[in-house]
Amino acid sequence: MARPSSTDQSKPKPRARNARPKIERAALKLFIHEGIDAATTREIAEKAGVSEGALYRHYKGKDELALSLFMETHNRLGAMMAEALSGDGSLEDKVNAAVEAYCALADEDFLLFSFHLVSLHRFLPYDKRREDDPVSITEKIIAGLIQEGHIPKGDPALKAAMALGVVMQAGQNKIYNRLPGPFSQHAPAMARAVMCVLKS
Amino acid sequence: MARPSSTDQSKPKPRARNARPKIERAALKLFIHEGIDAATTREIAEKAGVSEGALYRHYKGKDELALSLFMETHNRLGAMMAEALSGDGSLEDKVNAAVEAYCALADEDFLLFSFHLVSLHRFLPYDKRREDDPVSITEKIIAGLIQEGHIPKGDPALKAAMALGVVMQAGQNKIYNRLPGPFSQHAPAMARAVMCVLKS
DNA sequence: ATTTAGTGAGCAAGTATTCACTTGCTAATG
DNA sequence: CATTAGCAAGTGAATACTTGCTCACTAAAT
Repeated sequence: MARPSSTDQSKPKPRARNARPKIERAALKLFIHEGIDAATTREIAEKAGVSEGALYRHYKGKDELALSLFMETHNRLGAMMAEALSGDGSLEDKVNAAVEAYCALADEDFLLFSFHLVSLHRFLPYDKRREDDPVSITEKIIAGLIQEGHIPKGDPALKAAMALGVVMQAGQNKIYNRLPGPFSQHAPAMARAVMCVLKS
Repeated sequence: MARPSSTDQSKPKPRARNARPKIERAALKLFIHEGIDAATTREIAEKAGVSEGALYRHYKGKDELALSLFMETHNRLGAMMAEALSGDGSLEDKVNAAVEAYCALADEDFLLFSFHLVSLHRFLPYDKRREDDPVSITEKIIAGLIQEGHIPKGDPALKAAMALGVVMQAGQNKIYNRLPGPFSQHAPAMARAVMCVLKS
């Protein structure tokens, strides 16, 4: 095999370094815009400027890479929500805190955030047994609020869906470039809308 | 090649008939639950009780099949929205009509509806140039309402996203079996919530 | 010197699509 | 009424191509 030596005039094939973050960023972009299945390991490696095999030094395979990227956001999100909604503030304070936390997550790493939102329906089944997934948490809180008479009666599952829909669809439209600027700038308006939905 | 002849005693396998609708229903189920890319033509044919080649008598290929199924709902939806929102009724009447139309579509053929909602982000790019896609329509109407002073000021793109989010996320949760019964039964509550969001 | 990380040709397992052939229906013909 | 030609629809083995992943090897770091 032709190998570069000190006397070899041919290009000395530079070897990539720090492949892992490069792979992750490239994979995120392709996963978001082409879909996880359509993005090939070859494309990912090429876009990352890294060989295909490098991917397997850090992940068991493409699926584990995708799941890991999803879970990175999903776990942080769960923790942030639990914190925002705990304590004994008013309902309005909690909603404000939760919406702001979600927006902060988006602005901090928009690729990671976008991938999480876009691939929710693929990975949520992995989360079905847990009691701390965002939808179930929201449902429970709303059921409690109804029982205590803080908000009008109605199907808690429906209210949870509608409240989450306000924020999640706004996120989707941010991904589609329909909302310029940082996502956080819309947090107050979204929190107001969520409150309205809950009280409707 | 062993082929059945007039003297062949082996059972002459019955040939499928009306393959097209069978293919479409099987494809919808697989597309929704496995994803378009993950669903193979072999699976579709098998689940439809039809040979693989039959698919190509009716569609150029898998992608055209998926696009056609999406567009079937998408075009009807565009027409229904245009009708519901035209005329000179009150804002509340229009919102009610639009939400009810969407629910009716869902209840009429839930598989077709689910596929549309689940694969929106894949096919919407095909619709970007058009002026009559649901999001753009909604944005324009909201912009008009703000100018005429019917609803408070605010980013029309954000309001459109939030209003659509209320209904679309409820639809998603219906797909996940979190909302029992016909979707239409939630139309009044959703219309109320949308009104609140617009006026927030 | 040993461990860790990167390389890329090659492979096994699939995939969408094609195509020569078959089947049953419809309608025109003698 | 038979006969038959024309045709749309169904079949499934063969094809050409991709894909995720492996592995023997190499470069750098410790």
